[in-house]
Amino acid sequence: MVTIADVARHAGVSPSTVSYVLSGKRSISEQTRVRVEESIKVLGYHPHAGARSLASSRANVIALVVPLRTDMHVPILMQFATSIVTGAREHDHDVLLLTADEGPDGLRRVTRSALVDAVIVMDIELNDSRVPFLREVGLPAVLIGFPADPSGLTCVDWDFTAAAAMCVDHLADLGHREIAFLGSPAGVFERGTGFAQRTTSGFESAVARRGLHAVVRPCEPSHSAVRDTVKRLFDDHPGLTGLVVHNEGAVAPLLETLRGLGRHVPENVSVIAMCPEDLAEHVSPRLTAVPIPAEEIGRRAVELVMSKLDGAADVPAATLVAPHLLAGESTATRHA
Amino acid sequence: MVTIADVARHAGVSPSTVSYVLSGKRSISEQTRVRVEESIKVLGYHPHAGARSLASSRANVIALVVPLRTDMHVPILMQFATSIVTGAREHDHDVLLLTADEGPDGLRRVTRSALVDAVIVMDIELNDSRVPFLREVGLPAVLIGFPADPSGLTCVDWDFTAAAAMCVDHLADLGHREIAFLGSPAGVFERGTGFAQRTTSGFESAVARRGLHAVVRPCEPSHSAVRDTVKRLFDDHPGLTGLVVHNEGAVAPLLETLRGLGRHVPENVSVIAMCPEDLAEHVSPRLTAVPIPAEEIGRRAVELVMSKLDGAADVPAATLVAPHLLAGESTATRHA
DNA sequence: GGACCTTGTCGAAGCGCTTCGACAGTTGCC
DNA sequence: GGCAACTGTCGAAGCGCTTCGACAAGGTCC
Repeated sequence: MVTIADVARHAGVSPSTVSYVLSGKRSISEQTRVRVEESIKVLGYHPHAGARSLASSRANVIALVVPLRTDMHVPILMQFATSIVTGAREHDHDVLLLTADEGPDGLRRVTRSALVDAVIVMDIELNDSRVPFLREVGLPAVLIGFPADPSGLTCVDWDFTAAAAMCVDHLADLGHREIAFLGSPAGVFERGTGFAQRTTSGFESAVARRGLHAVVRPCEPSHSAVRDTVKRLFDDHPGLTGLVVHNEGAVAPLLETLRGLGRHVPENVSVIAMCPEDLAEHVSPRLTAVPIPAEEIGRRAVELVMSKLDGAADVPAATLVAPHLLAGESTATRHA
Repeated sequence: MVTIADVARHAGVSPSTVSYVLSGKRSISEQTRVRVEESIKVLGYHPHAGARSLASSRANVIALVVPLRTDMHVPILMQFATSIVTGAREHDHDVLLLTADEGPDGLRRVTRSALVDAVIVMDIELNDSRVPFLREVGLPAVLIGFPADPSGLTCVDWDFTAAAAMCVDHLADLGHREIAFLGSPAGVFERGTGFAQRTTSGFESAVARRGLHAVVRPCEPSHSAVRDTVKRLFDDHPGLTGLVVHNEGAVAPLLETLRGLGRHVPENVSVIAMCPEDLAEHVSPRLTAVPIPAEEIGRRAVELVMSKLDGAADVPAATLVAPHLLAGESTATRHA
């Protein structure tokens, strides 16, 4: 193993000088710096992470807690994870992967043992068991999602409320008067997931504001469930001309069902989705959508956690990423 | 922070005794052990990971390199990842998440800095840039997948060859004489992914062995691509009665296309899939499948890496996880 | 031209742990 | 009953790094 002493000897300086070259915490003459950097490269030196962590009380690692549930759309999780890893690397940090089934104990373990400096927790429930722990120990943490009481925490999420409203407004602007919302499976609501509830209430208040008629249906992402739900919907509401879908797994079945029912998109019925951009673009017709910016949320989470680590005092407690509309071919003016 | 010295003081022993209680590397009297364990619990002591790593040259962390590509089925990646994290935890190790885009440099970094003790690399290509590095440095590594030359490495993967053959045999046993294979997108083959090639060759040699007529088609996982491919297939081969599909994203479109073409499954055409079990079970009709045991492969990878870390000399160089058939309702005897 | 900064470098302490050798006390054996 | 072997515990060294205080050398100012 190459140590800092080897580098120091090779460059003809003391170990502390090498350390200061690496950290930039003291001024170093141009000449010395270049010589040390040269030695580092020649010897292939990499500082020992454990030693560094011990001496500086900074591990340069953050923990990422991912959910294990399968009722979430997995590709989105993966987008979060990769954008967080990429973002962390840009700040010279690594990412330790934790699964949610370890619960608060997992957080306590990696945190108390100084394995990680900070944590990012995904899939926060309204009444999350990890929240009291996070609040209490005051370790730098960022939650993706909002618990019922976010006081004292740093949270970031998509603005689901605004996204749902944006869908409603888009349909209303096109003249639709009677619309429906196809949402997450009932189970997602029951386990107290804030985003599902915020989406629904965003939908409902926008509907009220625009004076539309609307109905909300949770839905399993299976073909048969979607078919049954949609059929019933049209039976009960023959005047329905607009559909908002917030359920990745239901998108393809929905389009297929509508095709099967002979209802053309967008001629007879307009469909707008809250789903990942690539899903919206890989179905036919290309979906008008308000895409979930997983990548951006992940990066924001990393930035927030990094500024907390840097000791910034002005880290915003709540960050809502604004939605934007992605034009597609699945919505059109309502034909009388 | 609670240190080992605090625990020692509280228990009235020396720090080294506490260390030996923790590691079990020297015999400790029952009495002392209990007292120390009590103190550990009372004080909420967690050994400092960096200090431990520095003193013992073992970080108790393994790196997991996941691919960033989107042409793989993401839920399977996630299954691998979670089973690896879970498995690692059972061996008292944590998992550092690396993305493939850092390439060999990422491995070098985490390895040289002693951040991790071993690595598991997923999505190995036939001519993988990380393989020379892994072979050369001889750090404990397990590859999920096989490069063209696996000599000197430890690899584990599903037995794709046998899995494809199992599909062929199943259809042949049911009397089918003319079958087709719907595989991964062309791009997956082009970038030199061993598993796609092994699957195809397994299919082809089984077909030859059973004296069947068969045709192989790569396929994009989009609805339209599947529809076009399947239509063409039946146009060119009217006698086709069996379909093997190895492409998760093509499964739902395939069933829908067949429905659209008026070809009933399994009455007119039998379909057997190589895909995750839950996908096979969540379509209608329930698919006969040879499910990809991601969970098992992940666990095996962890076990292999752990025995390498333990210095075992007899770690098998190649581990092939055997396929098994999952009965469903999508295959039936060929009707004359 | 002395008092005072500034700049660049060094030596040494110490982070919390593991592990080696030492050793007191006990047990076993002829 | 004396010697050997074992058991359980301790003290100290050292893992590789960061960081603090010290300090020499060179500038600046009146």
